Amino acid sequence: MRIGELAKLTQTLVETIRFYEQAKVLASPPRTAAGYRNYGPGHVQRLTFVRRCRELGFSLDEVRSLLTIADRSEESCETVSHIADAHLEDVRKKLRRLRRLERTLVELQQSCKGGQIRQCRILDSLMN
Amino acid sequence: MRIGELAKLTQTLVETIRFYEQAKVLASPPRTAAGYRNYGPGHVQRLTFVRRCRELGFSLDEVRSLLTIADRSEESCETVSHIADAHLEDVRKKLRRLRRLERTLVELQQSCKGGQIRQCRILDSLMN
DNA sequence: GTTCAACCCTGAAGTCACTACAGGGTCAAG
DNA sequence: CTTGACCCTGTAGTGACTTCAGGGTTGAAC
Repeated sequence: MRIGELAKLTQTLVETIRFYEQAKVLASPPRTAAGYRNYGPGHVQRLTFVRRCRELGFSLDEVRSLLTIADRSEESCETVSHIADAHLEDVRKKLRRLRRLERTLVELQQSCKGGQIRQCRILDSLMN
Repeated sequence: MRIGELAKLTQTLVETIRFYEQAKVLASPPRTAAGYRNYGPGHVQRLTFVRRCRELGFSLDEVRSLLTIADRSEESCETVSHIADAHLEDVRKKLRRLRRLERTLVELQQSCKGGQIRQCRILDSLMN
């Protein structure tokens, strides 16, 4: 398949796919006579993996090392698990703060119904 | 206080503080005779706010408008309510995304109990 | 059988939010 | 009066893309 179809299948911009090839997280595919990239199902899998990793907050460097770990499959997955653990902690911290901000914004909205905001709580919720 | 102390208090790099000033999310402080930036407690508060917002994934543009909400808390809600509403929607979108991410990371963790890659489902679950 | 949009190519530049110099000035302690 | 920690400006580098300029290819319609 051509790059446009791969892009559609993986919800990725064509430009991003070319960027990933340059960044060496996606192998260079063979080319057609006209020089068009010609992808197979293996590329879909690999790109999906990269996209999922990115969504989870892994850097391209981490993705590269995850890919090599995956290739040398006799190694322990403790490394992988550890990285995920660090991300989980970070995600939970963000969740706590966001929930607080949501509550504050709702309060702000409700106090708006009176016509004037007596006391802004946004600063408080984020500063203390 | 000087920039180094502000940096320590807010866990921010000195360079980032100067960058924020240039990016207009942090007001230019007065200077000493020698040209050193001279910060007060208000700056600590505001910088903390900016840092928290950034941690939550708000862009500097969004931070700027959040600050406007905070600053105009005495004004009529008509002008402010709309912005607050947009931010609430944004916060909820981020919350949904983060909750999904948390769930996925927990699943990944549980599928790996310190075994070997062959038995580890982390990489599998990212691939398919 | 040409024309046309939709697709593809490369290489370079732009973006965002920092981060890291280079090359210098200031200040308090010893 | 020197030393080292701190501060200044301005510029360049980073990561992960995104956009743009300037072209070539494909295939279907006229």
